[in-house]
Amino acid sequence: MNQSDPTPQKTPDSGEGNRSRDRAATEKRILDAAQKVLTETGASGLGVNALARAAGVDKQLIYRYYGGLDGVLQALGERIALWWQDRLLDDPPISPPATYAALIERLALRLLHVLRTEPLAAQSGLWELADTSGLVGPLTASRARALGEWMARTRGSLQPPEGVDAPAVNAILVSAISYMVLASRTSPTVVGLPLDGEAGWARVEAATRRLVRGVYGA
Amino acid sequence: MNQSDPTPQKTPDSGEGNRSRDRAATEKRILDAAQKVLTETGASGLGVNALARAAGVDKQLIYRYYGGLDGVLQALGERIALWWQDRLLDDPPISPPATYAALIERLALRLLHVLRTEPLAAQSGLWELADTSGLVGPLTASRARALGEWMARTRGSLQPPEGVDAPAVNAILVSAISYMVLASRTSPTVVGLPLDGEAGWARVEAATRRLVRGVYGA
DNA sequence: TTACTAGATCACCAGCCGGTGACAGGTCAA
DNA sequence: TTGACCTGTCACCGGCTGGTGATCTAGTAA
Repeated sequence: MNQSDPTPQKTPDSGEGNRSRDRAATEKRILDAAQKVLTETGASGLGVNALARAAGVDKQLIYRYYGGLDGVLQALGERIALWWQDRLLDDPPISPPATYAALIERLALRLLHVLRTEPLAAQSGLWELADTSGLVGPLTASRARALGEWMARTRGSLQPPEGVDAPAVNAILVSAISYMVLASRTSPTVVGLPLDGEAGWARVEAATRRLVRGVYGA
Repeated sequence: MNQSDPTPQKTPDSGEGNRSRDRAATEKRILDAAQKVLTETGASGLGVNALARAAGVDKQLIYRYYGGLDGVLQALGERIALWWQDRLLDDPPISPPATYAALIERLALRLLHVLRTEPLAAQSGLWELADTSGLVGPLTASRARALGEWMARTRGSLQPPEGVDAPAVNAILVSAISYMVLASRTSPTVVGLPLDGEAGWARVEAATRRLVRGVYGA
């Protein structure tokens, strides 16, 4: 142990009184930085050192406050779960749709809008797909739950037509929308459809409407 | 500085005549290992060292034969592209469908089957989504092209009904199938639909058929 | 003033990473 | 035999990673 340390010049408090000495604020900085790194750099590239650097915080604090990277991810998962509830439930609760078809149409278009405008939403979706290590299981569940609650509160007493497997059909629609938004982030065309401009998305919306009305009736 | 190396005992060729001294075979081992690592460990965790270890090959050979990791990925991309063409084009070329709806139905179900049974296909799809760094652009393009060629060869002179945006509708269907297969690999239920058994997939197939017939006519 | 606590920082470690240069041994043509 | 060439192997480098123990310091209560 010969650390010796030849340069004890301690820069004796040279200005920079940044250390805020506020645990709650520090925890928030860490969480915010994790979110930012995830949405900007992707799942890889999120390590303890990188996170500490991005947050402008000593990495020791990550261990102290969250017990490590896993704890940070878990806390971030809870935050995202809450966020999803807000986004879907705080929808304008007006004008219940007249038909089941209209209900699903609205759900689909709303989901498309949220995914397209909120990078975090799309990113967390991708995160779920890539998973490995099941850290994000609760996150998936919470989004499904939020969608379900939105349905329950908006549908009133509407019922799907007889003989149609509504859960399966709806799952297909939601899946398609999720995939297209994700894919459009890395590729200008998705399955041959140009999705780098508003025109492409308008076509998606129209086609979605058509599909919905095709199965659930006009 | 002080490498000294106290144990120069060179194990003078102690059996182990494994070095195959066959460049083509070594290149194949590297490519196979890259594919395996990608499908099993995911995009992260694929580094030069890990790859060399998995392939049982000195990493120097990766640099020599492929110029680095990028070269390996590029070569792998070409391999996967060829693979896609085989899988889709070598479909039983029999019995042209009678209607456009039947054509799309077949395309969708075939895609679902290929994705479900070939882990590499699903994995490469996910890889495209996660991208970052555009290494896999050509890969995406090649799949889209393979799908297009399959369509062209199978459709004959079938045309979609007037007034339906067929490219958009088809893109939605393909996207949905891709997403569900991907998501089912990490979660037992997708958007509330249980996809951990054959029953769930049967529902997806039935719902797909219904959607197709709903837009393109019975 | 003093003693104490909790927040923040520092110093350091073992280990892995991507990447390079040098070398050993086989193969084949001249 | 000689020498060029090719395949495979090894040692090494700087830099970064995850993780830990010790220390510093602002604020507070006695």
